[in-house]
Amino acid sequence: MTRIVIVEDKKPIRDGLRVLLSATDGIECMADYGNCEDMLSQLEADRPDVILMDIGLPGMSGIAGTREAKKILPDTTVLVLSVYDDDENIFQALCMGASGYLVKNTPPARLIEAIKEAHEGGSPMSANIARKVVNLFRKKLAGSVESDVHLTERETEVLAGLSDGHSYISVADALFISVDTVRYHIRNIYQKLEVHSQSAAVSKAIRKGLI
Amino acid sequence: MTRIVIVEDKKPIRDGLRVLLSATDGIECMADYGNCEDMLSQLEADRPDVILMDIGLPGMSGIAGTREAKKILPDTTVLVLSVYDDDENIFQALCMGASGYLVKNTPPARLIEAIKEAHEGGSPMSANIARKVVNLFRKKLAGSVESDVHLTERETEVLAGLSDGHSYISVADALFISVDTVRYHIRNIYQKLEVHSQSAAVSKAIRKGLI
DNA sequence: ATATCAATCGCATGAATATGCAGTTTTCCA
DNA sequence: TGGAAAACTGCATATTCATGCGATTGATAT
Repeated sequence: MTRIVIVEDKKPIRDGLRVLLSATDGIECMADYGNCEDMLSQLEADRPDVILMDIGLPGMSGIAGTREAKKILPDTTVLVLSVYDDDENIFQALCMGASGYLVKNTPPARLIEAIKEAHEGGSPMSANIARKVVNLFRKKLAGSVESDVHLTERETEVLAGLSDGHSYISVADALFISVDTVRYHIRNIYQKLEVHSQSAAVSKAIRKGLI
Repeated sequence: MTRIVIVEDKKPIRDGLRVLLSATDGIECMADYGNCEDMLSQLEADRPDVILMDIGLPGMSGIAGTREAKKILPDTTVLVLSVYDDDENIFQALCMGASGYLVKNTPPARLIEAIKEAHEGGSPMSANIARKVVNLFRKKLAGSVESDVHLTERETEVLAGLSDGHSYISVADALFISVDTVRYHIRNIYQKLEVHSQSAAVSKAIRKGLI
């Protein structure tokens, strides 16, 4: 049995969802809410397995609502059901803890399937949403791979130290080497990354996924 | 009609897939290969819409094969079909251009559905793969949101300049302000980010998604 | 209307960095 | 066993940074 709650401001839609889902075997609809604030206040009483969450809501958005809900019940699964399918909303919702994302014209059968899938550890997404997630993934994390440059272990340690705010001296102390050796590594790092300053090195290295 | 090719080293599996997919309406199986090299050499002749790609292959891996295939035919869609479901393989495959990822015990009906979905612009993923992708997404990109600290526009410009390797003087020139004003902004940036060096500031800012 | 914030500019100085040149040791593979 | 790669050390110095203190201006908010 999957316990769910619904957060959706438009009453006809909310009622429709409630009727549909209440009538479904294996799903128990604990409650439905028109906004996040009400849902959050009852969250610990409802203890849903899955929260069916709209994005465009009066007051707190579904994005923020997702974040807050995960704070209160980290084990609950948020499944976004939204008309918005732009990168920014998808990105934000997933980063805030949503585990699935469906567009609103999802057929009832698929919705039911998705709720069960979400509860069982999947991440149901509408086809075009999934593609967008994959593309976002690639776009944001590109360069993390195939970076033609490779830093040695020591170089990585040194650079990581700098990016943590350490000076040459404190890096040297931490690695039990002399300051001149730190300098030596830095030179090599600069050559490899083709830069001439710490900031540029740190920036490039992070963007390439080297540190 | 969806044109596909199969890349899978184990012949029984490859033959099984070929038989299954050849018999499916709407799918035309152009060829099947035991390794990426052969597939790549025939890619322009086959012109598949979807490449069904194994990961663990003799010679070039499916990951590298995906990258090469996308170089030759950028519009082709790669659908990974692998026994591996670890973060690293998923991550690499998606970054190299795969648009879908299924585990090998996927039932035939789902596989067929996935091929069509992939061809139509979706990104079919097995349930647990999808969840892993979402979690990876969050893990790698977390902090890009909710960063309690906010840099002003000017501060962002200054910090971006530094991360690009510019000195105070060149940043000042670029922004038509004096070096002392650059210093002023840097101070404020350091305070907000609670750091005392460029490297730490750049590092924190990037990880928080501020620049 | 006054307070707050962002942005601008200036000066000063000890501390840290970038980079040139010149070596030795360790490790690991062919 | 010889040779490349990585790691290590040293010294010198012009340049750049980090941060102390002080001041003015415009805009926005209360």
